[in-house]
Amino acid sequence: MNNIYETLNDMQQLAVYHTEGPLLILAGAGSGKTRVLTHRIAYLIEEKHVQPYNIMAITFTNKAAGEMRERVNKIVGFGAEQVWVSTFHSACVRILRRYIDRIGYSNDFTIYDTEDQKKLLKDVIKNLNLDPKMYKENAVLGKISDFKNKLVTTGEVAQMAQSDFKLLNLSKIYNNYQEALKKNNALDFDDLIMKTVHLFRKCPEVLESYQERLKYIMVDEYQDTNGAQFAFIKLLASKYQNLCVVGDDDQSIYKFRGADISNILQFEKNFNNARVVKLEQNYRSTKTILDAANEVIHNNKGRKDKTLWSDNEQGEKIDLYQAEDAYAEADMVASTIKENVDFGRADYSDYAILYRTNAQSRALEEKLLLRNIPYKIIGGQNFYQRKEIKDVLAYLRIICNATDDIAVERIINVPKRGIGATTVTKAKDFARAYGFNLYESLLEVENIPGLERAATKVRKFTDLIENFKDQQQSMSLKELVNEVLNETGYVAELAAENTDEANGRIENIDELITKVTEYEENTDNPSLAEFLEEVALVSEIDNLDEDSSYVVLMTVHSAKGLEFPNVFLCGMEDGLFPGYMSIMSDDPEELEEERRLCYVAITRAMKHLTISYAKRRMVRGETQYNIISRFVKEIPMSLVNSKNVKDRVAAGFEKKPSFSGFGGYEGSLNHGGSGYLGSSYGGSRNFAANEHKNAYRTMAKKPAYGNPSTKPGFGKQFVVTKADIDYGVGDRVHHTKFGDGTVLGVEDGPRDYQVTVEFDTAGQKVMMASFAKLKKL
DNA sequence: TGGTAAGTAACCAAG
DNA sequence: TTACTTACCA
Repeated sequence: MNNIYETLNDMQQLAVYHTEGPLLILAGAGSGKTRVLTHRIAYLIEEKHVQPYNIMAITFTNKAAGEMRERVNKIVGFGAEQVWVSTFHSACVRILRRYIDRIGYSNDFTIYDTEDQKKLLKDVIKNLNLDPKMYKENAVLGKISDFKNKLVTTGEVAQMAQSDFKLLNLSKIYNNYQEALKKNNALDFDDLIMKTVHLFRKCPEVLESYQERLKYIMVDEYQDTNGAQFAFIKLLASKYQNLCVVGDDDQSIYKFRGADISNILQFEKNFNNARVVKLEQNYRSTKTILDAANEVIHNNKGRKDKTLWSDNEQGEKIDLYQAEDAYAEADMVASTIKENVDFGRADYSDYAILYRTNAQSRALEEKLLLRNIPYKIIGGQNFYQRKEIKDVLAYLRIICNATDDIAVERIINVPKRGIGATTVTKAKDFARAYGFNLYESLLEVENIPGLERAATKVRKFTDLIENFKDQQQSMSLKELVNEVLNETGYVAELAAENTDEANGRIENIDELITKVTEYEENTDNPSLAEFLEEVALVSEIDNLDEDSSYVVLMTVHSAKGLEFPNVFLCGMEDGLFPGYMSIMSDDPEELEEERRLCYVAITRAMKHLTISYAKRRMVRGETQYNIISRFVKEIPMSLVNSKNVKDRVAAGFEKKPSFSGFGGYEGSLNHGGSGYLGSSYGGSRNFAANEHKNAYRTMAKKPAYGNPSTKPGFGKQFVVTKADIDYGVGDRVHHTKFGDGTVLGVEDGPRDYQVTVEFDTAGQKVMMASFAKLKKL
């Protein structure tokens, strides 16, 4: 037997070798579960001679799927690309594209995101003559999502409602919302799962074909699956029962969006003869960090008891930092990172800044910008949710699926063509009266009463769209997008504005064109529909590139599954983390979920953790005074180093209470000193820090609009674009800071080229091509 | 119809 | 603080 499996510990091996029948792997944070999964796949293929085609692995994000695929490829080599690695959503879309017509939908359906859902829902509520104050979109959408995640149908809600007035109305809304989706030939995110389950239930032959194909199924992050996902898995696995799920009940943090922790807690009940393997050895963090995490999570009542342990070194204490306000906190973070990088103790990519809410990123961003620290914010607004991108995509959506009313309404008057709200309302009323789609009724404008005057304008619009549809066949996607941009005058309108904002939007549109081109080049049979689908399913975290030298900022939720040498955990205040709602809630489970979230946050850190909190903080325009988080108090003081940090900072503050740079404590926080430099991640990043500062200078100056530091990418399908270099060994090049030099070497890395240059004055430097922006002379 | 000013509700986490 | 809706006028 090949000995790659002997590098695994006993428990890990047990999990790998148990291939037949249900298996639950309770994998603590950092216990090497991804390694187990990839080795397990390899073992199935190599030792059990299972066809790669018969294996499915479901991950939480596209990024995780891509990484898993990469790692399996590395171990197995030939044939591994046939393993179906995907997220729940992507897997379901793929199935539905093929078979959804069997449950009465059309196979070219559109996927609606939250914004689209809201618009649709708004119309539904209005048409039912219900008070929008009583039925707020967000709340209703949440309810509908709950229903779908539990596979509750519209009919069942109506039945449940009985004489409950509010629930009865809710059931009407739900019902009409579903009908509206269907009419628009659209599915929302939750539908993707629910409809697949419906399909399986209604068409046993379809289910069986997938059961036959997917004989071995693995599910990662099982603690965060919801009822619909459970049903999906259960159906698929019911024939061969070769289901392996991996999860950690302590890391269940998505209850708010329907995750059902009982899926993991009841696994042994749901699947007979299930084998359970616990992975409790942590390979990621220092003992200090792990002890802190264990202490915190032990305060939770409803959990499977287990204690992570580690052979790693004790490591440094956790730094605890109290700041006056969010800006001071941010400045501490920025200056600490800057100092450690400047002194060569770490690379920017060794740092992650985690927080509870996205709103906290603003202050941090500001301070990082101030110090020219390259960063990337994950979360907040996705590239594909930007207005201009959604506008362009709306045109593409209509070309693809003209029944998509939401898309039509979005751009019917963008750019301005004099078709106002009243016109649209009349057209919509007409459409509703005759059972048309909005676009269909627009094609009949001349027959819509009251729209005589607007008819010419509307006709021009439909001609435009019809023209695009005709041209679509004879054009590449890229050409089509350009055609849309030109014919609509979208970019021209922005260009005329000539504001920073408008220019930022144009840049984003250029970026979209790049994406389209990349997609077209990297796909065998590119189609508009498939492109739109991929775009709909990318998540923010998919764009994270660990190999690039920048600091990442994200919520603790986004950080799930990731690890970083150094972690800053900011805003550890009661009211913020744990959040106000969870403190006030009658349900103690809410606080426990927050604690699990805190556990996730702490266990992201490998070498060093810094926790900070602010005495006062601006929330929605008013100042809040919070006390230190109860979770921080659960960490034993012996693991924490707070005194020196606090004192020096306090001293720094007395002099300069404003937000601008306090030099007071600069140089005082030297955590992560020599302690870890020699370790695995320290030595490999030997390029000088200054290059990055320089390379990012241009970036940092740009406005936050169309944030240049948030370069979006696609999920698995796309290789991260390498810098486009036009120079080679021996060429003379110019660098903005170091001047002219000669290229000594160009090394092709997985994500970027590493270029070695001998500068005439500055000496020899090694840099990443995409950052160095070298110009050939 | 479209632009502006004033008013108000909202942020907790995400595919 | 900000993003979005409502009210009013050119």
